[in-house]
Amino acid sequence: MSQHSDDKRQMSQTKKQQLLDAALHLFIEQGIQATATAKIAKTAGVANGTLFHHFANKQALVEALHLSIKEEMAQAITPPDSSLPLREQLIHLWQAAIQWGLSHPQKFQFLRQLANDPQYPLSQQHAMLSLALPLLPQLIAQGQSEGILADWPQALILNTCHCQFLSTVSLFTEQPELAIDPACLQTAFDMLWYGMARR
Amino acid sequence: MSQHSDDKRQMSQTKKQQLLDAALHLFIEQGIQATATAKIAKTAGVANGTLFHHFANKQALVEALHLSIKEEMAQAITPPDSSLPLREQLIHLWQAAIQWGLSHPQKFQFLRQLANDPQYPLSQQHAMLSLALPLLPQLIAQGQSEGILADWPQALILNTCHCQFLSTVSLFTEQPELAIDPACLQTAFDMLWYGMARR
Amino acid sequence: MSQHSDDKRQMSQTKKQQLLDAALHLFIEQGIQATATAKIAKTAGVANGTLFHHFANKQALVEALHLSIKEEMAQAITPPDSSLPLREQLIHLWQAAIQWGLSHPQKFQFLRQLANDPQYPLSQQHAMLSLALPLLPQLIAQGQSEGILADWPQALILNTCHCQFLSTVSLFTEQPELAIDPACLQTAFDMLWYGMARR
Amino acid sequence: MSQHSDDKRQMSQTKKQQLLDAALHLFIEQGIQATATAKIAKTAGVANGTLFHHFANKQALVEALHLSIKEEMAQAITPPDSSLPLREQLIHLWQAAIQWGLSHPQKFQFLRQLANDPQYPLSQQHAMLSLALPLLPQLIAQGQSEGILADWPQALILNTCHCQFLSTVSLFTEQPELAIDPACLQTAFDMLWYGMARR
DNA sequence: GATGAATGAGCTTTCATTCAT
DNA sequence: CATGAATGAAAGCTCATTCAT
Repeated sequence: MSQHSDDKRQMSQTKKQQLLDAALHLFIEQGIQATATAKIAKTAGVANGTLFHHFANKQALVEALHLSIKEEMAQAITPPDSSLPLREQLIHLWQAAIQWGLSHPQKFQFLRQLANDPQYPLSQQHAMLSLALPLLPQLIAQGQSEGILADWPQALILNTCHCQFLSTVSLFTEQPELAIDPACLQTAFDMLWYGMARR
Repeated sequence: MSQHSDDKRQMSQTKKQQLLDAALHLFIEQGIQATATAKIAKTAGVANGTLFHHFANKQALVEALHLSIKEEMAQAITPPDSSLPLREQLIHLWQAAIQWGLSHPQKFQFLRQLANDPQYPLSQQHAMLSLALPLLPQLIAQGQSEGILADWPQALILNTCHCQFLSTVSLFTEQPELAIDPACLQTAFDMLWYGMARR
Repeated sequence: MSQHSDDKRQMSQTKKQQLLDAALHLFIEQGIQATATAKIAKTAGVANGTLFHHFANKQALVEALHLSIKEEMAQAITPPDSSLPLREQLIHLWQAAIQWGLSHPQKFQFLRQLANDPQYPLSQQHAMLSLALPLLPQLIAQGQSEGILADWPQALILNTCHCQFLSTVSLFTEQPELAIDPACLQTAFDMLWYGMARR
Repeated sequence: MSQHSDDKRQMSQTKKQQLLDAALHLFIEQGIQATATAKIAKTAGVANGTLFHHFANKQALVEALHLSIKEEMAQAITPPDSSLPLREQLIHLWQAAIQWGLSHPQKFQFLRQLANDPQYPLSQQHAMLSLALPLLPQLIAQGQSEGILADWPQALILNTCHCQFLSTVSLFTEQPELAIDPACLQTAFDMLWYGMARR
């Protein structure tokens, strides 16, 4: 009986998940707007109406996908050992974030796509990084007060971190031969670090 | 008679330009896909069919707009005095590019939007910068051979330049109080420079 | 055990009644066609499929509701004392019918709605009144043969009675200050009576 | 040239009119809600999208139809000669209104259908009569002040007029043999007149 | 060139109904 | 009896594009 119940729940979860999977696939392939809900349902192998049984509308599906990916990313990036030097803590975050991006190229690109959606407020773009790395602003403030990091406006520094992160993952995803080389990954971090370190 | 002819030609050019202007406006406001051609025509104050007299289809309109903006940007960024030191030449380019972006926020954002369009190949994103700044790769190569810049893969460096450019203009457009401060603009360049300068 | 069985039967009757109640509520609020079965079930606090356990389909639910209301109305209108003068008998029916309509505004409006449904034959409209007041045609015929009522076609007179009944209840429901005044109720009857009485 | 221009205008008016005609036909046959826009377009012999070129949405089509019929009815009912006695003036209005209803049974029934639509405020029902017969309230007030009509609330009298009008046209439309007899038409008016005349 | 009515494929969403549990 | 996930036909509506004028 619990078996049955489990099967049922799993079945419905399966269809919902199939829909999310299909949506992710199609969204990054042709864009969110350009992807018809009917195509998502068809790709997921469910009926047209099933999509709207699980999600109130297309927008809700997008948001559910967004949320699930953000949570997955946040869980994948473990907080660094706070006893380490600042630079090491940042390297930990950097590598974890890059690693997640490289391991989940589609999910990463979906986040990137949403971040550039003109219908979202531009300032929300940082949310992507901030949600995944709530520690980052604190570490930067700490670095500045300790005299390790240059005393520039936080917004400027965060902006650069965010942008360097996005572009690095994109580049490495597109040119995997660079990603294989650990030195290259380190270099990308160094460009960021030396850019914001006090001289 | 030639008067008439002139009026006519000017009229048609006017309508074409009105269409481009309206399209730019609407594209950055609601996205390219989400903007109906009928709405562009209406905003431009011309008839529905007129749009398709001047542009074969919607895609052609997008491309014409893209081209015109790229050309305008390229013209606005004058080449630096090649006798200046490398750093000064880069500062010149940087400031000219940023300035153009801040002076034409809508056109800049349209380029940014296209660069993130999933239907375009990802690698084409660099085209934006490269077309506007054909000099940049040369200067970087020169800086590396002179030992001024770190010896990292060109792709990595260009990628960083591109991304720092995009995000800086976006940030300054959104928070104009930062853009007013020249030190801030300089700081943004410094983050880039110290990131890639040989230590 | 019989206890359980009773509970069960009562439960199912409860749910069936909840469905009828919810349907009545929603039907008069938004119309029959515009009311989704899912909404009825939700309002009734039962599962989607439960509705189709108790009623073969939506149409059957509508008809069950129709029938139950017609029966309730017929029971509420007691036959007049046949020894009274004709006018008094008619007043009795008139007041009982109006009273029922005012006391059950939702049920009354549902009947009114169905009576105007184009998918029902128009002539069926009289059915509402005739079913509730099977006595009316007899009384009218009697009045005519006694020379109290004008000698007009029955159809015309019945039609007028029906329509005056519907519109009076609607008016009084909408403007309750009129319904409070017993003279007003009497006036409405008088307009009907003097309209058809022999002069 | 004016020929061409006329053709064009007439053509587009034709399609718009075809849509209105088809809509009227289908609305009274199966109800407004139950009539699909696609069916209207098909019946009118135009493409699906053409309907939405002429009317913003289905509701707008309904309202346009409503308006055009109300105007047509208002124009058909000429005001009576004000020098005639009150009763004659009312007879004039009565006959004109009934006549229009009998000559345009579909249009009449559409008005009747809208008047009973639960989504419209109930009090708006009188609007049908009032718009067509703006003179009626004045004449009734005049009749009351002259002591010809009984001194009952206007709402009650108007309500009765409205209802008698609707039911008479409906009955005569359904049983044309009654409508042929002018005495019958007169009788229907008499029922109304003697109902509200002062005794 | 310019117009705008017309098109019809395609979109998102709704909904009565079914059925395995 | 009761559930609610699943279905797919059909709804209202949008939109890029065409074409006669």
